[in-house]
Amino acid sequence: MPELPEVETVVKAINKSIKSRQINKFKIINSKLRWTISSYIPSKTKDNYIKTIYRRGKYIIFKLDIGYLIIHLGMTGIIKFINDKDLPYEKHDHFDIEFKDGYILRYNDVRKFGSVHYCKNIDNQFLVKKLGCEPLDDTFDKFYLKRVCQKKEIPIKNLIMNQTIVTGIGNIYACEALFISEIKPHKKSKSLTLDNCEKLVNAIKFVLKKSIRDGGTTLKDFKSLDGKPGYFKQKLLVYGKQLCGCGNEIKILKIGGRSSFYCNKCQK
DNA sequence: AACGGCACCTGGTCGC
DNA sequence: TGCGACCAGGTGCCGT
Repeated sequence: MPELPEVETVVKAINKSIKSRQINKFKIINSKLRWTISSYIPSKTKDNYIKTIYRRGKYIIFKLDIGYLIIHLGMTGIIKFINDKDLPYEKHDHFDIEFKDGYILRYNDVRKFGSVHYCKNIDNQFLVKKLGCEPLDDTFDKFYLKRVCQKKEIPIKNLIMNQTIVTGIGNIYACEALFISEIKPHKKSKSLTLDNCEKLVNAIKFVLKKSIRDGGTTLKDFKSLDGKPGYFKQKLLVYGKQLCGCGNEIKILKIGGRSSFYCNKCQK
């Protein structure tokens, strides 16, 4: 589900909502997620203060007094903000982070593709350490993209969705950015010119920033903490569309098993 | 080393 | 109304 803008929206909302920053307890409700929730998380996190909450790629990271708590929302992960301790659990609730003042962050995940991990050192964390550069950082520029495209036979869409190269871009924003930069999703990475790379980098930054401003994209499951959907969906140009702005029919192509929407006329 | 495809899950929708 | 097929925003891992 959530790509960078949705995760960014959730992180902002958590930062705004949480008043008490001391964890009372971490409660496991259903440990079965992408990785089984470690039974030692409750004892490791108990009474810890949360120093900061930030995003890295599609991961939400809580920096604690000692160590880090790392959450991934998978496809259908939702964080609910609850102020009633006795609110009954719902189907697919997986864990609670309960604070000293009684407020609770409750994680719910229908498809169980999400995860939560605890680690001492974030630089060694097996998932986070593999991540490539942040697309909104200055290090992600046309020269970087050109360099990583070199000699790559894979479609450019696969490349920008590869989290070890650049992190946070998923299927929706890959389609949108390729449309804006007028590049076909299945174009071979190595055939991109420096000019193509510049357009694509700019398009990625543009579409991500724009979506963050609108609170992310809601297709089906995504909601921010307050239950509000994101409004970016209304601004999608190709994803899920049937007709391009130019009047041409939008084509759908399976690339790497994912539906790729593009305009045969506008994208070269 | 690089790449394609599968697996992990649940639920919604569509056609018969 | 029921049932099977197919679809969904992610990604680690396996075989080639």
